[in-house]
Amino acid sequence: MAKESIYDLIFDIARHIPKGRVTSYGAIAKCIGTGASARLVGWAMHLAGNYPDVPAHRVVNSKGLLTGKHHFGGDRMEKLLKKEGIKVKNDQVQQFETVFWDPATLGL
DNA sequence: GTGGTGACTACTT
DNA sequence: AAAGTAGCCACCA
Repeated sequence: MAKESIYDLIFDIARHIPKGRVTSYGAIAKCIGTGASARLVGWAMHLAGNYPDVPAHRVVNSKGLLTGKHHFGGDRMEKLLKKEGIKVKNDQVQQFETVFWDPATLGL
């Protein structure tokens, strides 16, 4: 049985992000219940490095900006997003509202 | 047990 | 409108 820490929840949500879609830290934060601590989500993504199943590259900030791409290893995040079919320009997701995926879609 | 940090968000000036 | 500050929670040393 998993401890189901808040990170596990975040990872679980991130893992359920459909291909070609992205989500924001605040959306996940709210979904897990923290709501006010979007920072934890960002931190969780840091730990996500240990979780290859967690597409942290699909998680961006509220503006659709690839804030964490620097931690991914340069343009790796942008490249991955483009590979997924997401248009990224200047570290910003194009059609962000179109590719935006809400964790509530899971059927919360 | 305490202190510092972190890939954010929202409000205020 | 833009810029700055404050708030928040959990992990690591």
